[in-house]
Amino acid sequence: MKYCRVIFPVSAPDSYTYAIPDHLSCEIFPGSRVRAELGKKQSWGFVCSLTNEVHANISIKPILDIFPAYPVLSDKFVDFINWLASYYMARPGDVLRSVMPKLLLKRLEKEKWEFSKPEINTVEIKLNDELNTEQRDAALPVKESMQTRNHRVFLLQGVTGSGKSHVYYHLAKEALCAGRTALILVPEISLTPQTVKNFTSIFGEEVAVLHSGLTEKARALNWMKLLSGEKRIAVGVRSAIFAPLKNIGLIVVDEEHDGSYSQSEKQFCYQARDAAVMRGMIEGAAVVLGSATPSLESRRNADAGKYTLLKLNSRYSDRPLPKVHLVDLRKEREAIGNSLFSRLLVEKMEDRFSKGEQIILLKNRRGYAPFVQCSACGFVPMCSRCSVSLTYHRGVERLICHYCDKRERYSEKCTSCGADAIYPAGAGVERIQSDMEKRFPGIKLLRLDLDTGSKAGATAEILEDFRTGKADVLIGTQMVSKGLDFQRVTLVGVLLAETGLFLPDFRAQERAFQLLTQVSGRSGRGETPGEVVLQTYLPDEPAVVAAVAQDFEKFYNGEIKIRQALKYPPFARAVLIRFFSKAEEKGAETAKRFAANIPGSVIKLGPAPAPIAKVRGLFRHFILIRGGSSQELHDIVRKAYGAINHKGGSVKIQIVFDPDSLL
DNA sequence: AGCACGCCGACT
DNA sequence: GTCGGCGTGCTC
Repeated sequence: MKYCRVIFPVSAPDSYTYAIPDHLSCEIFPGSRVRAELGKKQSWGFVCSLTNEVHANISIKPILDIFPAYPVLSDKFVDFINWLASYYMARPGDVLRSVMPKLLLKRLEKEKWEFSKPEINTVEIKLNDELNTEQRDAALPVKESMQTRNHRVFLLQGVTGSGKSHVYYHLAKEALCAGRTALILVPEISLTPQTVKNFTSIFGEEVAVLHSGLTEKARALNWMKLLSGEKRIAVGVRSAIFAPLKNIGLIVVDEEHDGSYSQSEKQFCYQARDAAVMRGMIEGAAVVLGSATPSLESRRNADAGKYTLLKLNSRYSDRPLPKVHLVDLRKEREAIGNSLFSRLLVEKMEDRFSKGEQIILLKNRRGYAPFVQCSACGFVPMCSRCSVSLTYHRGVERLICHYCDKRERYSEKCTSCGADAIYPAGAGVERIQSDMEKRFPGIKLLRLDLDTGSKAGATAEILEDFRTGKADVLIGTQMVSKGLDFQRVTLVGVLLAETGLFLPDFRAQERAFQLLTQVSGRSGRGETPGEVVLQTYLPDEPAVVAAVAQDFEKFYNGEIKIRQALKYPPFARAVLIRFFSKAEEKGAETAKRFAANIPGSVIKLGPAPAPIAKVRGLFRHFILIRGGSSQELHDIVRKAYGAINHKGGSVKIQIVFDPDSLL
């Protein structure tokens, strides 16, 4: 008797074993779509493996039916789903529901729904530009890996403006010409419009763009077109790693260090960059991780010989990297009083205004003021559902919680003592904008942050307005630091370089360095060389020093020693276990019992209340475990989870392997 | 996710 | 006495 395991698109904790009836034995493979009884209900699911054995003590039901029509998943795609579920300890059904578009799942319920196999047309590839010597040298080993169908991972470490994207275009062309497909991951579509536009203009109808703004219908259609081979290139954000391409030759993860590749807010937590490496292995594809500021993990893997390091050291057309000036605000305070702008920054801004060149200002905080306070009694309004202060947003004249979006009226009257003494404290982007307006009347400003750019198309519109010169200055949060390529920007100002440096997270320095380096790279991408002004009270912080020197190696060599000494990634594997509960003690108690079942062979941080102890009325506790191998951590987590005999209920447990952030 | 089972409050 | 509230437990 033959059996198969079936994954159903429901949040059941496992896949289930069914007997394959004789008359279907030749038709059922991993990836087949089948119907069977689950509980009292008939459901359809996908076969994830075949087996000859079953555990004792369970009654086995038979497979009832098979759907030979599309969609049928490839065996490699099923391998990938199996790996995701097992590595990230997720429920297979949760993985399946993340992988397939919702509308498709819905339509598949109406069993008859079929998708006809389309005709494949050949599309003309319009790629005319040539790579420079350095780019060609970098592309060569990747092409070789594709030709020999030899899975390898490459770390393409190229300074900002070195033309990494051009390498991607040429590699994607190579993949297509070899009859294979290409999967391109980018951090955020709205912030990388140029890369996406170039892919579509070069490869036309071959490209499916996958992002969160798609309608469910478009998402389902794209998915089917990729599955059938009608489209052979997928360009998209994190979840595009699930694009059902077959015969993949190339996987690119652009800006591989970017935090948006990590999903840790849902039940199924994964890291798309790491998943890309595994998918490349399963598919026998070349994987290219690209960044000017690689994650310490990736760079360490390159140094250890696991990945191949490819470097691009010169900027496109030999343009120089911008010159970075450091301003020590401690010495500046006396001269500028309360101003947020140092003399050097003001001087350089005036110079750019007179020349008609553009400026980007970074202030990595939303709103006008991070908090407000009563000068009579000291009261600071907090969110009632989250343990954070409310941020003052002057545009909408509200106090807003950045964790749950709760909004309150703003007034100068203190709700605690009644005095008319509430004042905004600290500065966010809105404050920078309003101070700029006062300081430089008549200068045209644009602001890009979650508040101005979250509506559909709003980000693209702001960026387009800036590109076409409708403003002289673009003021923004980290949104202005990503992949933007504006030829006329010759000055970047960072108002407070140390923002984020003191978050209780071992990646704080790394993220600060990445942000400073990435935003600096927006300057001087055109013919005129660029400059950067970094303002800080802490000029000796390693991330700041290395960013001023524009020296990744310097930062890496310093930070990697600290990670090694403290046994943090990449010298250890980490898993974060988070506990959510309405009643604080219940979460604390569950976390404590969990921690008690973790052996002393690994390093344990916690259990402790999370740095932000309450969000949306739920208390958070966490344990961070570090150990030698992911296998070891899997075993430990599984045992501890089993030992506490956790019954859903009032405490939710979330397990995050290779967490990107501890917050 | 469904859909059961199960053990307490207001109805014919 | 029974209809039904949704807490918790299982699905091969």
